[in-house]
Amino acid sequence: MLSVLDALNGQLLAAMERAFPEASARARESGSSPDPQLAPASKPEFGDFQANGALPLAKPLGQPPRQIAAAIVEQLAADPAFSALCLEPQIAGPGFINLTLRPERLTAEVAARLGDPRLGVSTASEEAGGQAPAPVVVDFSSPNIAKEMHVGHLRSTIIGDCLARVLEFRGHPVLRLNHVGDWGTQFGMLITHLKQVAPEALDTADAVDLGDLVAFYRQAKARFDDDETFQTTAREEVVKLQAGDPLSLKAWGLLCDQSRREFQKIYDRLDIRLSERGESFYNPFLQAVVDDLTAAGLLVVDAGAGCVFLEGVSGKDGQPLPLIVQKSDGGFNYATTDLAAIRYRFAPKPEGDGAGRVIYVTDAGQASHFAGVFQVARRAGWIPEGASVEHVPFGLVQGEDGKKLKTRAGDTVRLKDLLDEAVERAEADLRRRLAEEERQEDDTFIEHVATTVGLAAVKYADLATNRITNYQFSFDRMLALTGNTAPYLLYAVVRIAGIARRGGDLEGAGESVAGSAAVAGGAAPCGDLSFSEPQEWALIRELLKLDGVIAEVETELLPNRLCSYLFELSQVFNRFYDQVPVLKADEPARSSRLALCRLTADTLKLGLGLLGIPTLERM
RNA sequence: GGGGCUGUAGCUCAGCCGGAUAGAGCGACGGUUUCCUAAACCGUAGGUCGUGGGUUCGAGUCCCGCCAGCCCCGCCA
Repeated sequence: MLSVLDALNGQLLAAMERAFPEASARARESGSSPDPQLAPASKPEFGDFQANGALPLAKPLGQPPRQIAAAIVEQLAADPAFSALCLEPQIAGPGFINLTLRPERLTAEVAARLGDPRLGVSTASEEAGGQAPAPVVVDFSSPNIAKEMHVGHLRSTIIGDCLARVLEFRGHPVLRLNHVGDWGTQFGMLITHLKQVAPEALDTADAVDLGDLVAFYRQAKARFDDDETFQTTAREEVVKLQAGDPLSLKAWGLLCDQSRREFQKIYDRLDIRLSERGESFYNPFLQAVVDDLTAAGLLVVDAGAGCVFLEGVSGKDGQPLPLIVQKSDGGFNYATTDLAAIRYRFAPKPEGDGAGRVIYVTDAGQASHFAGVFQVARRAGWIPEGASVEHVPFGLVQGEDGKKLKTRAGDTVRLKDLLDEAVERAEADLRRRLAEEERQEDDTFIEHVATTVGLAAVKYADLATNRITNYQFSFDRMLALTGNTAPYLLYAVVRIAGIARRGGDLEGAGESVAGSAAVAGGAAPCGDLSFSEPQEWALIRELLKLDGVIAEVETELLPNRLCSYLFELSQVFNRFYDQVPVLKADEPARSSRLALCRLTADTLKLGLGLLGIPTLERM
């Protein structure tokens, strides 16, 4: 209902201008404009919207706020466009103006959505007047080569995918980049170690399996930490690799291939599409980063290392903190790579990605690192005017004890194991339920439902809390059939599918009216759609919020807003389902209610789809 | 020492640009099934929004101090 909101805002603004022309003129002179403070109503009994703009005017105008509200309302009432949208405004409390949309207006909005595959959500190019929007880079997941994906990659992968889906749906060209760790010191360590203990892994594909590789990596890391000779050799190995030594490159390629195939299994399972573009991709551009920074006069050599000193960030002794872009041994580090990536992503095509927005979905612990990198990139002039670069931080995954999630043995939890357990628990729960209800289902059905529910639960639980806070992981809570969980939402969709199976023609419902409503411009009564029950209106009002919610997620990058919306929609639908008969109702209520069912199912499917969650017909 | 994030009901969490009596879910307690899947619905109880100041018509929300927890702070990513 963003278009309605927009129209109302304009009408309110005009009404305020007419009611208080002098004050408005004064406000305009001082650079500001009067603000109607239009917002969705905080409670259903206040109507659809509330305008709080009268209150702040009380002091400058020297009038009681209710009197100001009354003057605005009087002007509103004189506006025929407003009267076509809303019932008579109500003044409440200290001076709030409560607005309620005309029921026929809501019905028309419903009819319009029934005929619209996008359910009323516009695209970015429509809003930009047909101009193609610049690409958005979403940098997420980013596991390390030669390691397995673990719980630390869970949130970035799920949140990043969801944000990418929302941006894509809104019509942005999205580059989903997997910035895998495939280039740093770690490779020097691993290759050096493998040369000594398992040289076959360096020239034969799959000579050792990934689990062993992970063990080798751990050993290499341990040696690196307390053996100076090994450390030196490993550093030399990195230099060789980065210089393009054929043997090192071959070994590196084999290791990457092997890891890549393992990552892909997880991504396939979670239905996540990613373009791999690891750190190594930026290797050819690292020197240019340092050169650019030198040319810009930003680079300072301090204790042998190439640094850019950060503005507004001081460490101990109040000295500015450096961002090191070239190590004293001449090598580059992750800050260099991150800078090269920013430089490349914002650079115009074909030398770069030509991005207008770059977002990094990484844990909150990297906030200061990114703040530093962004600052340097900005000072170096790599971020064009009007473009934005954003860190999208998220908190730790904690166990139910409130500490960082670990296995019982104290190890990092592998992502594969975590997903397996979710599906196993979902399956056990489903089998128990089927036995209790004496239902017979074949194994294909059970496996499909368990997989869908289990993975949906993991995704939804992660997305449903505000990402900035730490997130307490609990199989029991996420798989619960009640409350704000994936199973609850999936069940709402299943209920609607049930109505269709029992003879409700969802596809046809509302189709005939959709066309006529569009022709009538939505102002006239809409064909056969007819609503009377409060549960119907509540559902309609909820359904019409979709476009606003998606717009909000697009700017705020907070998937939990979408989750809350879908949960509330499910609740309102369940109330409707419980209290209002559909199939047994007489016409025209029956068709109208079927149309609401269809729109609810479409909305839930679309919303869950944007979360990366597929729906079920039966469960 | 410096910086960041967090602190809201017994538990897990929402709370949008500062707006009306601070909201959900779980758990607890009580109710609903000849009717579209009860994986549901209805109701009751439960709060010093960490704490002390400030800003103003109005503060969980903005500013300052303090307390607690977590994280980051020169050549790992």
